[in-house]
Amino acid sequence: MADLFSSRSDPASGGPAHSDPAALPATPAIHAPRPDSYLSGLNPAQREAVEALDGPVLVLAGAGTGKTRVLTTRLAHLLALGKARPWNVLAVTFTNKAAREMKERVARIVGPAAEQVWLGTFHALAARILRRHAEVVGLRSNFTILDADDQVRLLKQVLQAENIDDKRWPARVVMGVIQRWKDRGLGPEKITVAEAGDLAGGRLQDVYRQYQERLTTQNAADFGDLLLHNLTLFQTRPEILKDYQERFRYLLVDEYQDTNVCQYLWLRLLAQGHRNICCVGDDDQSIYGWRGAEIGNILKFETDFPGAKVVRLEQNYRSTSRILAAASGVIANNEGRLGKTLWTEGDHGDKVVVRGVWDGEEEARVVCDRIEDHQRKGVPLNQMAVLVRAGFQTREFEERLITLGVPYRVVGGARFYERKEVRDAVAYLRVIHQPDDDLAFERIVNVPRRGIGDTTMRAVHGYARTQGLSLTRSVDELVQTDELPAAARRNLKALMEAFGRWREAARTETLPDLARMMLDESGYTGSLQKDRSPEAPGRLENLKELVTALDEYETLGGFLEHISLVMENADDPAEAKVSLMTLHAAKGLEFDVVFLPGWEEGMFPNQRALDENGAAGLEEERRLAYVGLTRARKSVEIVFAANRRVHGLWQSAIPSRFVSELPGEHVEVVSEAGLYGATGGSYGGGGYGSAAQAGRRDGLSFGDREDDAGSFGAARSSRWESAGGVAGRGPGYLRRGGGSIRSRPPVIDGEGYTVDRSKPARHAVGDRVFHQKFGMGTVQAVDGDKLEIAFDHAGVKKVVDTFVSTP
DNA sequence: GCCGAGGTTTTTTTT
DNA sequence: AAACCTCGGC
Repeated sequence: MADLFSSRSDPASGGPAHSDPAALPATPAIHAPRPDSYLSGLNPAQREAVEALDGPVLVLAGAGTGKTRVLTTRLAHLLALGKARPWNVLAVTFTNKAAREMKERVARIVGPAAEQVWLGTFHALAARILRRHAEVVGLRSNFTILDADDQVRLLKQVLQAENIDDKRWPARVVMGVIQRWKDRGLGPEKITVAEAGDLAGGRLQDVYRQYQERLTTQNAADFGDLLLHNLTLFQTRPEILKDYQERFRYLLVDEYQDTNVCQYLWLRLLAQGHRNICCVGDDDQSIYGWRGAEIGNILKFETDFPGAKVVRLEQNYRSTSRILAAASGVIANNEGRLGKTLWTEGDHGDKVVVRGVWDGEEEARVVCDRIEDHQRKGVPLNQMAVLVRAGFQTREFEERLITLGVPYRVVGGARFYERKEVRDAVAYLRVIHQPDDDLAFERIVNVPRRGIGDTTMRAVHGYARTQGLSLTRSVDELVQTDELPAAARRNLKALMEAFGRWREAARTETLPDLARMMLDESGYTGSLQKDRSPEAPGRLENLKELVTALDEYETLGGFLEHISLVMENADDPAEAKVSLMTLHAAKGLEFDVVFLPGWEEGMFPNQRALDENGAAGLEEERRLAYVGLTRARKSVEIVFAANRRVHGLWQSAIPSRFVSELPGEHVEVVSEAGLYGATGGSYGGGGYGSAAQAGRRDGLSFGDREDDAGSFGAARSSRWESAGGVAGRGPGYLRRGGGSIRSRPPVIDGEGYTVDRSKPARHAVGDRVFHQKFGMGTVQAVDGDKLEIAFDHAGVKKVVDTFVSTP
């Protein structure tokens, strides 16, 4: 078997200081602080979670209850008591950030010994194990880890070869299917007919198998493979498994609610040795079902690990009691929870603000104004965040913040390593490091242009296929023959020789020197210098940055491992900037002030989540709302817009059902002065329901949300307010009192609408009119003050006459 | 083999 | 509205 104790000679173990502690001759020093020095600040539940070291433990940690503190203290406690050596502890997180934070905090208690703990993300740890035993699953230890883009490109090739209609079965969709199989721990051989069923005529199992074969030929693994190959490794080589089982005397798992089946199986195998596994999580924050996370893992923990001790952390140290009440009110609508009751000794704080606005632009304007208000009152910008459902929503906020000159950061946005020029450079490095990396080779074989076009590559592909070789190897052989035209042959030969030189340099030069040499000799730098396009200088800058970044790594393998597993933005969180990010990206973070825009049906809850996953999808969306609300320490503002442009078309929307789930007594509904008249306090007691009825009574049904942008916009007319329209969606619309009375769910049809026929119509059928938002149009029908207008570029809309003018 | 015009699709969330 | 892709002409 592979030697577990020889990672220092493992060619793949490069990178920043991760030598195997077991190989060290001496025990690293553990400061052994007295337990009361770090236990004293814990509350009883936290302390219980820290001190229950042996046997299975589930810590149900509500948002803001000191979860990270418990995890790190527990780990430190294990080491301080000498229950385990650092390398006998496996601590798993989901994000690199969480891993880093835990490592830092443990180090603060026990010193440098923290470095020796097996601490990292599932994927990083699985990769570390897999590199030591790669040959067991048919890989070599320098295998490449493919990113999402590479995966899809490779799969596309398989689908093309199989002649599968890429319109009906786009590579991205098929990739999703395969990934979900992998998430469940299913290799191609385990896909049953029932499973693959009618997917692409039952051919997906074959596609999956071929995809895996190509990965192996390329000496590559995708994200899912890291875990899946681990399972294969453990199942086929019990003695290797046994070694790890004995090694890991204590397991610590963060965010357990987000584990998928494959990760669960991995954990279970490893935990079978000493049976000391502690999982920390919050079922109410399970938001990754769409990528295979199995909330059932946390729900059935006690069955999986009999005799498990369950500790609940319910005292919240983060948010005001009103914020907690709001979050609890929303999440209480979910079924199948383990159930926790968050409480705080802190203040009530301000009510949660719910604000209705006209459209996305106003939403951005109002939120950014509020950001400036808070800033004037002394809240630092880095204590404010705008949390959105989907990435594209940040755009309008960015534009507005730029206009105002307010510094911001988009967390998880376009990442450095995803830029084209950086990916190109990385592809060169990948080919240098791992010649069989076909995807990387293909990417750069003709970048910059060197006269190796499709025709040539088709020939190379053909050869590679028939000989079962990688592209590089095929080229190596082909240039020795007369198969290719002289020019192509010459060009390929030159490229191969260059790679030979660079591989040599990789052994002898520093990484930055290697990169500089490679970028120069390949002509990449030259082509950018010649490039007169406006982006070119920035690209050269990015490449410089890449060269600088390389300085941090000892080996090429270490660097490549880093960029495939640790892709993240290097941005100083202490800088005074407002954060814009998705709700998913916000998990685990906290801010004084949180804005939650886009709370409209369809947007949030996201329509696709509802369509694809029904009730379960809705519950996950609701958990997302819970996550969003609980990020805030002091202040939350929820915003919904009546109209929004989607794919360039205007669409109207109604407030999210989650708005109606907020407990009324902790919520304040506000609107801009004069816009909805809400400031006048004329909340109709009838609330939403009666407004809808009023609309129907008038015989109007502006129900088609797809193209009816006018409905809520009519709120600007004063008549609307008195009819209890949007303003009526104030507290009356919200749940009252203790929450026993539930308001009606928002209806899609029969938007609340009133028509004023008391005034003479200002427009006639056939009039040409102008509308601020929709431009020019022709009046098709007139009903009191409501017009139906066929706009030249925005389709047919119903709008209120005060919104249009005669040009 | 290169480039532009025109058409199509996009936007859910990510290790 | 913008990014992406495909196809046809050079």
